[in-house]
Amino acid sequence: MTTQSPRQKRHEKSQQSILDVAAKLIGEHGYENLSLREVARQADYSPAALYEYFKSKEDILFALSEQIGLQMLELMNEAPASLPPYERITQLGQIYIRFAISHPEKFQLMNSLSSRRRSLAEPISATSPYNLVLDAVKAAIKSSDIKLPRGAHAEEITYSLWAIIHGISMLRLTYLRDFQADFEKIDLMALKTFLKGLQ
Amino acid sequence: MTTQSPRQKRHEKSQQSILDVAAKLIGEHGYENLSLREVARQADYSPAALYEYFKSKEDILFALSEQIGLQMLELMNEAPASLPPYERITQLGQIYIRFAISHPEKFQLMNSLSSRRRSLAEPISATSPYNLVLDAVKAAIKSSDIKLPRGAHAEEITYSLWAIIHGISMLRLTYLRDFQADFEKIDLMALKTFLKGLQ
DNA sequence: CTAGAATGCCGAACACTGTTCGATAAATAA
DNA sequence: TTATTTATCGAACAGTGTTCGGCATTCTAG
Repeated sequence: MTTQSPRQKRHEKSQQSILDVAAKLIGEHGYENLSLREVARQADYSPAALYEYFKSKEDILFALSEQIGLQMLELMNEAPASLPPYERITQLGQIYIRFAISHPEKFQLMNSLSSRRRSLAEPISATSPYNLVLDAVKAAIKSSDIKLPRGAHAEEITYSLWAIIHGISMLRLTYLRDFQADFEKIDLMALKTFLKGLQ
Repeated sequence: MTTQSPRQKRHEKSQQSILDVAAKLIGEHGYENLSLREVARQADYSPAALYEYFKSKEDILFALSEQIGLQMLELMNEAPASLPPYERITQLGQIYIRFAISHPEKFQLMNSLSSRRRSLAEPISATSPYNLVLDAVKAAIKSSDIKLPRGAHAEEITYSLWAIIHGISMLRLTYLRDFQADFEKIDLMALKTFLKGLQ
């Protein structure tokens, strides 16, 4: 645990207050229309002052998307670990999708950035939404809820599951934004169908 | 067939030449960094002149994304209709994914716009990539390659399939951009596993 | 407690951006 | 030929992200 001087504390507080304003504005106008000058205005700074806390606009968006990732993780962690692996997997998926639907701007921001960052730096933190699913898949394999196709490992299954979950979220945010249908049901069916294919 | 005056013809040619430059620039710098002024420069127009052909930057992007959709459709139409429905579905998926991988900028543009347009206007053209899959699914149902879960119709299956295909494309473009793996194989497995769940 | 350094913050400027307006030249229509 | 539509541009507007120089404030060493 790194102890912090009062100065560092203030610094982080200012940082966070800037991020909060940015998050609010993104929720209102989408992340593509975020204006640093507007952030500065509402956070009571001059535009230049922001650069004391973030080295660029991209940097602000990155910081924000990191926090969003954490929110997502918290939500997914609420899925009881006690569930049978099979159920747990579908639950994780549904939580992910629900988050995407109810916070579309956040979700889109998160995804439009993971494109660039990941490549260079960190190898996806060990406690990430993705790894949560991976663990559930491993458990399902161990308990024989899932039978691996030949040549496949837990990683490939997780990748596929992730694609479905992610794909559904995207679809519902874009092409199907104002379609009327019982998506909760359909999405569940999609997940279950895939899992059924693994038996 | 609407006949066109020489004027209209010239007009459309100019339009297309502008789109071509825009497409080229997008391929080089991504669609988020497209500058109208740069387009104008390379297309030998003043910035203002572009507004004779498109009413806004968004409009240019829309026009472009429409053309990209057509390219995609052409590619997918090359999948022989004679294939058994089951095979045909996986082929369509693979073509879609391959297109996404080999033209990431185009693919991303196409998707970031379908978010807004569709909702208000056209009910997804009858000859669209999506409908190609829908037809293949219907054929698969008729030939009993696919058995519908109770309560499900061809639409729901197609929606799920589309989510997988779309999700895989997205994943590979973002999170997994420089991972090394035999994705062609894994993707095929994902599709087949889902289809297997429908038997 | 004081001198020097680091930090916080701002105004002004730079080099862009998309878009509109008014004017001018060219092509078409009457 | 005249009138009208189309093509084109230069200049300007309002906005953007970012950098720089300078002034206060706050911390840190001596």
